[in-house]
Amino acid sequence: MAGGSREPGRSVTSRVLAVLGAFDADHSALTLTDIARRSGVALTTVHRLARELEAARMLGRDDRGRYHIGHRLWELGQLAPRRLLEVAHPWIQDLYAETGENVHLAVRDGMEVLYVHKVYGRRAVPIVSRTGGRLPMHPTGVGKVLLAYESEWFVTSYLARTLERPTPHTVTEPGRLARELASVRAQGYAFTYEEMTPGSCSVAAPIHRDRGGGEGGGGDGVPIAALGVVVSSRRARELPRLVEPLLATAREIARAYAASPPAS
Amino acid sequence: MAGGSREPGRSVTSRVLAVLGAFDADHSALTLTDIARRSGVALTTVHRLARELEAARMLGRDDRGRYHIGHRLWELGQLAPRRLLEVAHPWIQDLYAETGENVHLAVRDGMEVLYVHKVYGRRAVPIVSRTGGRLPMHPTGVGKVLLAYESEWFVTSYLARTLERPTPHTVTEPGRLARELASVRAQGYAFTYEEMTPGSCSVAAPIHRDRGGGEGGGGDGVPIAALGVVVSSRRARELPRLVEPLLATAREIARAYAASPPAS
DNA sequence: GCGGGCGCTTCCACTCAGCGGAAAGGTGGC
DNA sequence: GCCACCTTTCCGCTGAGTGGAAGCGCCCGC
Repeated sequence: MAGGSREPGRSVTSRVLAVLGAFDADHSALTLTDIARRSGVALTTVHRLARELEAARMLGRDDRGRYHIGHRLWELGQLAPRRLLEVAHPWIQDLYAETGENVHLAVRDGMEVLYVHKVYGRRAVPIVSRTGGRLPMHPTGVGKVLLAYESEWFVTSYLARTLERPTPHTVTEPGRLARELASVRAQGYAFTYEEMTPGSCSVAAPIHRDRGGGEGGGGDGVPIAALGVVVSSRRARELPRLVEPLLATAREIARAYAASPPAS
Repeated sequence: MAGGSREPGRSVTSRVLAVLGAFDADHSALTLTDIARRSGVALTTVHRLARELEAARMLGRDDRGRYHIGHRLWELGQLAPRRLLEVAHPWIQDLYAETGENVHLAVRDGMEVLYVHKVYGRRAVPIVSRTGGRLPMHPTGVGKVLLAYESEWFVTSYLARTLERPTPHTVTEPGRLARELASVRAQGYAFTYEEMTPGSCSVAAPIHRDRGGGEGGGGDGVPIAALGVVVSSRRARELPRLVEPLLATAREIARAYAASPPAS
C-alpha cells in the first residue's frame, strides 16, 4: 500500500475484504483485536477500516463494543441474484405445510454444502443449519445427494481427504461412503441417521436440470441443488413416507426453474 | 488517495463502498460504466475495484458481462444479527399457515420502511415487496403503523416533505394522513386499500417492546417493528377478519422477543 | 460492408492516502 | 490497586492507488 506496509502488493481492498472475511458463522461478533488476528491485518489498520465500515453500516457494534456484520451488508446481500430460490420457494413452502418439518435447499460450494434457503415453523424441530451456513457433504442428506451426482474425480478427491466425524454415526470410510453414494444415485434420494447431529435425521433429493423432454429429464448430470427434510430421530420411521412428496416437490422445482426466464 | 485523485480526502474504502452502493433493488445488474456513473468513481478505478471484488465473489457477472452482487456478499449478509427475525419467524409462519396470505415484518429505517422478512407461498398473491426492499411509509400498512407511533417531530418532518403518490388511492394530504395516524394509534392497527399497489390492500399491526408487566405492555412507545398482511383487493372484505390473528401474533412476537436472550 | 458509438481493458507517470509502530487511554478482573 | 487486554490517537515514511489517454472488441444502423 501507500506507506510502510509489511506486505507490499496487498491492496487496500483486499484488506477490507479480509476484515469482513474475519466474520463467519462461528465468529459473528468480534473485537477489533479478534478481527486483526483473524484477518492478518495490522490492528491500527483494522481500526481505521472498521470505523469506516461502521460509519457505512456495513459493520455494527453490540453493547459490548464488539463488531458484527451490519445491516447495510445484509441489505446489499439481498440483492444477490437468487433465481432458483425465488422459483423454488413456493413449492418448498408447500412441502413444509404438508410435512410440518424443516425443509432446506442447498447447493454445493467447493467441498461443502451451502444452505441457501430454509423453511420451518413452530411445528418443526429446532435445527442447526442456518441459511448461509455451510456443512461438510458426507454427513448431511443434501450433501450426500450432491456428492452422489458429482464427477468421479471430484468424489475421489473428496473421499481422499480426512473426513470430519461430527457424530459416532457419521460414515467416513471411503469404501462404505462410495457404496452409499452409488445407492443414492440408484434410488434417487438419500437418508441420514444422526450423521451430522445427534437427534436428527433426514431425507434429501436432487433437483436436476430439467431438459424439457418428457419424463427422461432426471437422473443424470450434476444437480443444480438438493432439497432436504430434517426430522427428529424419534420420528425416523416416518422418513420413508416423506420420500414421495419430496421427490414430487423436487421435480416441480426443476420444471419451474427450467420454465422461468433465463438470467435477466 | 494516493495518486492524482480528483477528490482528495476520499478513501479507497469509501470508493469500494460507493461501488457496492451503486446496486439497489431497481439496479441489481449494472455494467462497469453504469457503476462508474452511479457511484461517481472514475471508470478506471471502478474497473480495478470491480475485478478485485469479483475475484472475492463479492460481485458476480451475468452472461452479458453485467455485474451484480455476489454470493459471498449474500453469505456475509446472512451473518448480520437478526434476533427479532429469528424469534418472530415461527409465529409469522403460523400466521401465514392460518391465513394463506403474504405476511411481512418491517422496521423503520430513516424515512422508509425496510422489509426485514416475508413469508408467503403459492396460496398468496404475488407481491411487490421483497426482503431487503424499502418503500415509503405513508402508502404501506406497516409504514403507517410505524409512523403512527413515531415522535411528533418525526411525523411532522415526515409530512412536511412532498409525499410520493404511487397510486390514485395514496393519501398524501398531511391533514388527512395525520388523522389516519391518530386512528391507527387509537385502534392499534392500520388498513390500506391500493395505496401502494393497485390490486393489493393490507392490514398491519405494531410489535411493541414488551415490558413484562401483564396487560399494560402495549400501546405506548415506539414499536420495534410492524407486522403486515397483504391480500388481493378482490378479497379486501376479508381484511377485518385478519385483524384478530394479526394482533395476536404481534403480541406473541413481542412477548417472545422480550423473553429471548438479550444481545449475545 | 463499413463507419461510428459504446463499453471494456491496458498502460503509465504523478503523488498523497494509507500504513503501522509506539504510546496513551479505558475497562474489567483478580 | 495492579495487571492484562482492548481501543484509540499520533505521526513520519513511502509505494499503492489514481485517472487520463489510447487501444480493442462488439453491435447496430445505414
